[in-house]
Amino acid sequence: MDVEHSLQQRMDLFRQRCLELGLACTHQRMVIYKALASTTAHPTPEAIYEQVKREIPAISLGTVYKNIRTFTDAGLLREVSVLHDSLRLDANLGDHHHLVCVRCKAIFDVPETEVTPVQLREPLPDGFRLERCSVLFLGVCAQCAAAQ
Amino acid sequence: MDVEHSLQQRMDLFRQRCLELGLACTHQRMVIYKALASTTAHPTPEAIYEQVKREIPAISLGTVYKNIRTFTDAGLLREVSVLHDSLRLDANLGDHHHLVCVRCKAIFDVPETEVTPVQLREPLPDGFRLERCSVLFLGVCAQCAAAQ
DNA sequence: TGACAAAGGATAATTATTATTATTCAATAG
DNA sequence: CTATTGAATAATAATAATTATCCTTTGTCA
Repeated sequence: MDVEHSLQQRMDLFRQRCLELGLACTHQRMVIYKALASTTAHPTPEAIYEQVKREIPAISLGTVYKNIRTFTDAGLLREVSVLHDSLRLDANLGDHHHLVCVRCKAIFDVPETEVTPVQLREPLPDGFRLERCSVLFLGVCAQCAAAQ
Repeated sequence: MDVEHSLQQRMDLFRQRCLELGLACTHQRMVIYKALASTTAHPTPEAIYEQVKREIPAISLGTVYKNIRTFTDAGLLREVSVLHDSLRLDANLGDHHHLVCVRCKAIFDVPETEVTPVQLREPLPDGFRLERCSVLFLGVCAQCAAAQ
């Protein structure tokens, strides 16, 4: 079970992880991370930029992108939009799920019958109309693993 | 249980659905759909364009994009990369899942405890190193539903 | 404190996608 | 079977998202 951490605690943890990783604890990085840690809305780089600008008006969008990349590479941050690079299409309208290589972005089908049924135990937020459920199994494919 | 259809059958079905929907059965559309229906690799628009060009060298990339949009709007095709518009980030590294509005792309957290455990009944393809599993519950949020 | 590597800011370049417009084609009314 | 018309296509311009480059500034550690 996860323990709830205050924002202050999570900032301290972040600073510590940066030290461990040899990443400089710059003011910009702290503010960028704070913007991310303060919300559950899963913001875009642009939205983070807007938020950070309130505190550091001179920040550049490139710095935000660069640090997002640095943080995700270091495992300090995660990408919700795993397949966001480009539109990926599916002519198979039947229920099924997907296996995705996070390196090369290859997508393989996983028949629905191979996955235990996914069910929500709690009701959804008021008025949300659920249409379907898509499971992504994320990892590294054999080829990419072989190539280090 | 889904019945397996031959490519020919799926092309016939597609032509019929186009007629029903009032969509012109152009040569370009047939070839674009064939490219999609012939693979399970979930290609990008660019990849489809390259494939279609073999048969119709004069095809334009815009036509491919436009028809992909037409097909997905009509429900003839599905987008695997639901959140591909822009990078979306998550500072919460604990296990959890997401509820996504397919209209406005709002993302809400779903604690792991609210979802039945997801398990694969069959082994993964040789050498695939599974890292994690992400469930996307897709639908329309209250606000977007209210706005038609 | 000072040297040096790392990071930031400005901006150019690239990639992915959408919009615009003139031309061509598919559907169907006669 | 042909003429008409609205939809679809091709070419191209425009925009949005992201990455790379280059030079300046700032942390870090001796």
